[in-house]
Amino acid sequence: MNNRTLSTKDRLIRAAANLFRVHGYHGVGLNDLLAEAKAPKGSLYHHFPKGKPDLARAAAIWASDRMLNLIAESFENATTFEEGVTTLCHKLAKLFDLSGNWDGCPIAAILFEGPENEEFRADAQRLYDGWITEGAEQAERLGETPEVAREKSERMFILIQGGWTLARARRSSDVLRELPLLFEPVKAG
Amino acid sequence: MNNRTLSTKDRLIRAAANLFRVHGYHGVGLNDLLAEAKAPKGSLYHHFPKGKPDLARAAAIWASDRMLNLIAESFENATTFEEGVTTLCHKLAKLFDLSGNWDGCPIAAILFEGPENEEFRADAQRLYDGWITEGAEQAERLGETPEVAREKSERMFILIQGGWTLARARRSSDVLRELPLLFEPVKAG
DNA sequence: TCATGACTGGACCAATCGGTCTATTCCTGT
DNA sequence: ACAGGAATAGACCGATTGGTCCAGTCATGA
Repeated sequence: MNNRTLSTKDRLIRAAANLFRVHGYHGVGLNDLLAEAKAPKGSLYHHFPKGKPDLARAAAIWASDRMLNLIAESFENATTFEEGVTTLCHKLAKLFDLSGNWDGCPIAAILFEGPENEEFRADAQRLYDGWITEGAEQAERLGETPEVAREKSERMFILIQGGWTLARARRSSDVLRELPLLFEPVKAG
Repeated sequence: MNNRTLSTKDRLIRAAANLFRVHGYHGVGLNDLLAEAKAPKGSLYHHFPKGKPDLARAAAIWASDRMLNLIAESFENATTFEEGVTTLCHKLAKLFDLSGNWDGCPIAAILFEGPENEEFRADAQRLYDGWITEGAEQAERLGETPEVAREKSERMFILIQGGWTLARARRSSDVLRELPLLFEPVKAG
């Protein structure tokens, strides 16, 4: 999984992102982490002097960047915002299936269950805002007004977060795939 | 906070539900737990022979039951499903504000970041399904067909889950209060 | 009044936690 | 060739973890 040509630092970040996402911040010990990254303890504290919290923040940023790329990719060939959302949800569903049906939002797993740290929460807010801003920019590019663009992007964010939760509980990516339907109002009887 | 007339078992469950909700399953040690519940270790293993996992499952069920009550209360005097959703979201926002602006979904905090245990995930699925079923029953009572009722209830669930996540990151209950707007389609221009 | 089981209280345990420290190896510029 | 910093390797540490165990206390029914 982890390319062996990757630098130790990158291997640590990837291992952290993957393990934290599944078990949560406190659910992963340094031993698991170092074993997964095939790195000794000295390297961890060389690259991340403040230790586990430092690494966790780096992992959260890395995971967030991947999500930003996924959003951009999904909207690349879209002609409407709704089309982009549909593509994004299908991509998320595919990733969900690939990884053993357990993944929720990586940011939430890393930053919310982390230490009492206010910095962690602020990071989560900043990273989430990045997702919403990226979505809003895509919406504007596709012709929406700034207000509607932001509204639609925030709606997309909330649906994906909620969908991740339900998908995880059910161990089924179906919820994610059907998320785009929720952009439409409920049809009567 | 914990009424001292409560039985030791109930104090343990409440303490567990409260602490796990904020810090996640692995983020709470037995020491914190027992201090909060004002109970000795012997009592814990008397009431919950299998220890921490046992207690966590009991706490999740307790928290889930509170949510079921909250849903029922919210729909009690509603004349439409949308009205009930609005009341529920406002109640959740109020609770969110009361408790220090950090609470997400208690079930997710307890069961998702818990041990690798398949039972935990199955519990989460069962409890979440209870919420959705309760919402669907309320919708049917208010005149919706079974299919639409379930659809609307599942939409409500997803929105609340997503809203909790964003509210937590922003430390603001506003998201929760504005959730009912997302039942409507995005207004153009 | 005493016997019995439910419950409490806390000492104690091995294992693991996150983190420190120093010795060594590797890489790069000169 | 060699100097020197970057990076690796892992022994080691005190604190804390979840869990065990048993002596003591309590309530209740006979």
